[in-house]
Amino acid sequence: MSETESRDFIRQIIHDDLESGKHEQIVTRFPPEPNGYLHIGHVMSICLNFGVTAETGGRTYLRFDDTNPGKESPVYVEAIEHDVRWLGFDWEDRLTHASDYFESLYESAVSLVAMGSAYVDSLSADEIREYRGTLTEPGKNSPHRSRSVEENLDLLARMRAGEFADGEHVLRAKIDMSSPNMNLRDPALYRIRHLTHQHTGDDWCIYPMYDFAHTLSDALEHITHSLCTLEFEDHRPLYNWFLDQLKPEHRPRQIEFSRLNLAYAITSKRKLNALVEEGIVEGWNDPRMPTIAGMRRRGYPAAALRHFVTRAGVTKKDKLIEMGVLENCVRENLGVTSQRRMAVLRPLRVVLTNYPEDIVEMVTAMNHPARPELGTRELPFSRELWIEQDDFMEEPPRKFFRLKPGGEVRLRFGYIIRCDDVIKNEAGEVIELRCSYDADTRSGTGSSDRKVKGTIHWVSCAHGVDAEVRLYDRLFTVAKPNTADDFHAVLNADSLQVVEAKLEPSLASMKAGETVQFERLGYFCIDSEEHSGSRPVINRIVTLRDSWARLEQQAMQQG
RNA sequence: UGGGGCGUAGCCAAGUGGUAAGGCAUCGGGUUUUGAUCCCGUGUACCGCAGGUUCGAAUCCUGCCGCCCCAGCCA
Repeated sequence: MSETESRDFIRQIIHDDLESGKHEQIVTRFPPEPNGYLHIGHVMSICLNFGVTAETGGRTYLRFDDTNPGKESPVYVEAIEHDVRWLGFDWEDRLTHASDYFESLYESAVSLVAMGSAYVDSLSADEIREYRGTLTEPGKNSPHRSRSVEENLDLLARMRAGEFADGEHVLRAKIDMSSPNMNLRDPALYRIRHLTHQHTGDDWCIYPMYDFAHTLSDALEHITHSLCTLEFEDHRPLYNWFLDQLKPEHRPRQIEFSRLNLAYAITSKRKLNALVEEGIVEGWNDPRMPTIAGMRRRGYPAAALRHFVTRAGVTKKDKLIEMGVLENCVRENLGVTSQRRMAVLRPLRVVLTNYPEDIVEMVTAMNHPARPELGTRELPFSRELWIEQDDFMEEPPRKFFRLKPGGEVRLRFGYIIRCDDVIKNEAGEVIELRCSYDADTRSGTGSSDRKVKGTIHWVSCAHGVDAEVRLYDRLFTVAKPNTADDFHAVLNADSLQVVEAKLEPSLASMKAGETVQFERLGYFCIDSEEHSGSRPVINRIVTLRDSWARLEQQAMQQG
């Protein structure tokens, strides 16, 4: 089966549930906590949850899991909504919050207490930890575990009423302190937090814990398949315990899949935050960040991200996906959608000694070699041109078919030129090339069908537009930066290079967010934050595949 | 030394007892005024290891090994 036809194990389950009539319609949810920005790992979950319902005519909720007011903020709520929408998904009227259900959740807690399945504990956090035991030793019961239902009901009501300070009491499920599954050792259900909540304000001073709130929210929304990552597999017995105890009419099934890890990147919210706080990157939307906001600003198309997670697949196996897979998805998408332009990143002046000084010719350039319907544009060609420094070598290795002393090369859409002289500065650096052009070789004229091996790009000096171009590279030097003792030690010092580039004049009118291919260099997009008409700022999204660079690298490695 | 999960080519991943799909990468070759794109070709994967069942096992059984997760009043 090809990647588009394959049915992963979750889609298989869903397919079976539909076919057997267990469910008529699939309902899922994407439940982020609004305590940070979404990253590439979330893209996977978003595409899965919204994808399976889009494919089967189901519904998906965007639900904010906002049960911890100390860490959450409306700025994240807004950013998350923007990111999900940008990725191409629509929750229609199904935008909810776990906090929308606080009253109902509280009633469930009261029920649990009433049936003797939960109790108010007055041990301190430290004591609770001690009583919990360890991975190999069972825990022991809290002395408060045997409180009467009446006392528990009274205490819980007073917790809600605000009679106690933070940490004084906690509501716990009464399950099994000796369970080998730590999640079942009387997990906390509610804690006291005298804090203003980003969505419910000061309505509450007790807040439900994740397991309790999440399970019941799923049930209340009639979620059929609650899809989450592998680390929650141990929580499933607790998830089911809540459902058993409270016997909801709608019983969601939790299914776990493995996270998507990207090589050379980090997806820990804490570490991502550190990168921002320490000024290592410029913000959550720094184009080097693996956040959705960062990738969007970098110029990665949403469709490429969706394609990427499809390629990665849905399984339970730990995966570390190569950066190249993501980059290829981006190239594939941009390759067909982006118009071609010319720009020189590291300019080297070329003077065509036999070209008239006062003439400017207009040459015609295709906007896309495979899509003639995208038309052409006219480029000014004159006596002095910028070419890429890399496109000239004084002492080239074999198979270098760009410019070299005495050698010929074609200027894209222009003429064939020959390098006659190399001008250097006092330091011995090449600062200018004196070349001659062959007037019979103008592109498209057909007056000469001479062939030369190389074609290079160029920009007319008199017409070029100055721009700041930002060249990005991976943020880390190792494939698994998350396993480093200190991620600072594996930061890539060269993750950002800024160059002063020369652009063909047509680029001057581009608007923020627009994407083009600079021929022979890569895909670039106009920065959405810092670009201005008078000062173009451009991001390199990804380079073109470069088999010459690969050869050079191999040659280097072989000495 | 407790519990839960996972182990198919460099990276992903199909496969659910009948003799190993596909994608990406790699390496060849062709086309090409982007060393891009496109096109063609290219991999002996001892299916983690060792036993066993079977005419036949990646698929079933047993034992072992390796990796990941769990001891928040975080999610």
